[in-house]
Amino acid sequence: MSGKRLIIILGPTAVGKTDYSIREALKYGSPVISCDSRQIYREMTIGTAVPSAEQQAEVKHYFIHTHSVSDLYSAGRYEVEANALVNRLFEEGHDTLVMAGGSGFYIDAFCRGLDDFPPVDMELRAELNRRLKEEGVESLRLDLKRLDPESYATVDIANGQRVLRALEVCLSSGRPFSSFKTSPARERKFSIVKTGLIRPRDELYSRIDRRVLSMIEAGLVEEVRGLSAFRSLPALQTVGYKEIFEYLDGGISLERAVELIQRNTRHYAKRQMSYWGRDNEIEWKEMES
RNA sequence: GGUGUCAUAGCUCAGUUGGUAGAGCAAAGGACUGAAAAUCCUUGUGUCCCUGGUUCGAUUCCCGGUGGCACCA
Repeated sequence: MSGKRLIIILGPTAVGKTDYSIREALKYGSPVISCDSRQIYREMTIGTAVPSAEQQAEVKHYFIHTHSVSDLYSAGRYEVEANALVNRLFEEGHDTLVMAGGSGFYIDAFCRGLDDFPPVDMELRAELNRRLKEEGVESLRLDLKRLDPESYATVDIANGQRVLRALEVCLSSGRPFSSFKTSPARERKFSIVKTGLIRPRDELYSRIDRRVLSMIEAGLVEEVRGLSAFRSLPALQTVGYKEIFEYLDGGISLERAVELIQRNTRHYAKRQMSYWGRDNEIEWKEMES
């Protein structure tokens, strides 16, 4: 499959990836392979700014609304599913494919692959989460120090989620988490080009503010209300959903919820830009205003 | 118009018995191997409203001014 090429369009939320990727896809006769950890859930539409029906009619989109929030999706699953799809599309004759999305970790999982960690029992994770909540990180940290000193020295020890992850792998496999982190980057049988879209900060922020208002107009509150049964699932730990749940609980006003969504989306955009900051494979492209 | 009160970081405010100041939020920077829109870490130089006075030294005390607020007319 030499000569095959995959273009990845990435960038912070609200920068304009959807429109740009559709134009690119039309140019190459490619579908758009979405790489978005939230648009993948079919129950989430308004709050995740999923491409419109018109846009999806214009170009076929993959990994939009393909899974349920009650599935436990992950970067590892995305790596497997997206690579299977991409390889199939190349075999069917495509020379250039377009991928687009804002989930940096998913993009990396797709491009380089994750190591083969053993599956983790969900009951074990639940138990560790309970300990994390009741006893604090320190408790898990001590276990990790004992079972896997190397991870203890390298993972962010202040980050409960990371400590828990390392520990759950140790406990369920009987081997140190660090001992799995050895594989070299996976071979991909196609070349990858990364295009990063960027805008001046103030312009990006005002686009975010406006988009949040239009989500409210489009019925975000009703969408979130309909998902209350799933509220505690990882998929619903999402900007735009957390805040509306709080409003529906009566904890904050709708106006305040909107402000918080705008602020938290700005924070998210900043984290995205920070994530890609050191990736020198990305060719950055300033968007026209 | 009179009296009182307040004026300090982008915002809300604390504080300096006179030695040029610090919290929360906002903001900025960063980390990231199956929860990643998650999770975690770091970062505080501002004519202390303006003019003048007292003082070795005023953001702090005093006179005046300006603006906000409250009460009285």
